[in-house]
Amino acid sequence: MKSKTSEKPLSAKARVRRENTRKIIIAAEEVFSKKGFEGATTREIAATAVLPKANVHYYFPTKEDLYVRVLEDILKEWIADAEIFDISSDPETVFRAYIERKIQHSFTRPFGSKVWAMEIISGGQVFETHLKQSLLKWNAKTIQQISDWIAEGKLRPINPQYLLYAIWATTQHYADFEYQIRAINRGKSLSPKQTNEIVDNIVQIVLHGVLPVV
Amino acid sequence: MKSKTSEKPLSAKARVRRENTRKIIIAAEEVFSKKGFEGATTREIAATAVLPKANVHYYFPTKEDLYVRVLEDILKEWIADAEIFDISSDPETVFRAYIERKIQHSFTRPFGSKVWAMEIISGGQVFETHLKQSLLKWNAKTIQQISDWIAEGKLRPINPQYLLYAIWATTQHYADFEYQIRAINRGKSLSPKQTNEIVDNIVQIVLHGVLPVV
DNA sequence: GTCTATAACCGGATAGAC
DNA sequence: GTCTATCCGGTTATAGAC
Repeated sequence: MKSKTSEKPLSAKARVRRENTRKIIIAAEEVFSKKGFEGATTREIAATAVLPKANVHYYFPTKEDLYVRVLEDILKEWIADAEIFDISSDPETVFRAYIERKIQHSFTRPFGSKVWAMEIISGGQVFETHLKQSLLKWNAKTIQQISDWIAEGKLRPINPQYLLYAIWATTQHYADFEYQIRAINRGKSLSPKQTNEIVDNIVQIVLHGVLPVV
Repeated sequence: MKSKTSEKPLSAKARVRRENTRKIIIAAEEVFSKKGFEGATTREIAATAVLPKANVHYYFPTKEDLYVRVLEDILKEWIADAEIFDISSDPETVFRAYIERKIQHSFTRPFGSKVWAMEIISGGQVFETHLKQSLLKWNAKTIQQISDWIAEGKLRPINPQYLLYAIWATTQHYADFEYQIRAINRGKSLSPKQTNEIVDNIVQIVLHGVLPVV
């Protein structure tokens, strides 16, 4: 029985293609995150991928093709981060797991979040044409889920959309503002211990707020 | 007695200089927010300011000089947003006022926040050399203030730094991710009514969280 | 599929007339 | 102080040998 993501029975050529494509996407994610779409050069992407520039253009005819591909990958990962919404129906469990995974992502793969942020900040034209529909669909489903919890009295009557923005903002902040955070943290990257504290802190604030129980 | 920000007794030449400088900075803020530092062109900045390109170079010799100036202005405004910390010592009052002002800023002057975000995302080299010290100084003072509140039992024992990040993240999200938010809001900008709801929502979450009182 | 060489273009910065 | 014309370096994309 073949696995759905069959990777094995490929010819040598197909394997090379697969590997190079992968290398280029990883490199592009890094370079786009540092320079934005306009500032990134195919020369630097190629150098980061350790490949001649012409080869990058061989796999991805234009810089924009590559950029779109990078963004699609990021959205796919973010939607996967939310699978707990389909597994549990206890808001405390779901929010904790979702926040945990998004924070993990912010630390293990910060470039992706940064590319996404830059794309949206700079007008989101690729978002508009290639990514909006997927996000809107996922968003509607999730908002519905949170609304149900409110109707069941499991949550205070907050606006689900703004809650979701708050979770995105607080978690992605640690990827996007990494350099500022590092500067404030005396120039050192956050330790694994701090990372765990951050998850607890965000969960604490989202679930209970900062005021003491009266 | 002369006012500290004396603007009146200027020669015609000096006034022109002042006005042009202002026009260029405003235009630059917009263009940098859409393209990032590398992607922005002096040509486009000049066009937005309705000035010949050479004039932009006359007032700001290099693109980086202009960029630094734009960023300095933004940080100045953000620090001003926090003046309530010096006025009140009631955390509920302070956080509400601070969140309110930062959100207002996100809607009335979204370009600035975007330029700052892009600068940090893309490595923060100008932040490092020109802005870090001011931010660190302000940050240390504010963290101390929040720590005092915790010691006095006015707040739960959360980490003040992560609380501050949460407030920055949730408020600036509405400036930085404006285009994504608009897409989710059926393509329409948020109304004044929604803006007020957002302030309430963030204050609610930060102060009390989302779980119902048991 | 790979890679060197190059075409075609564009951007920051400046010279120099007004 | 203003603005046109231009230089020079760098960018995307491709042609064409291997």
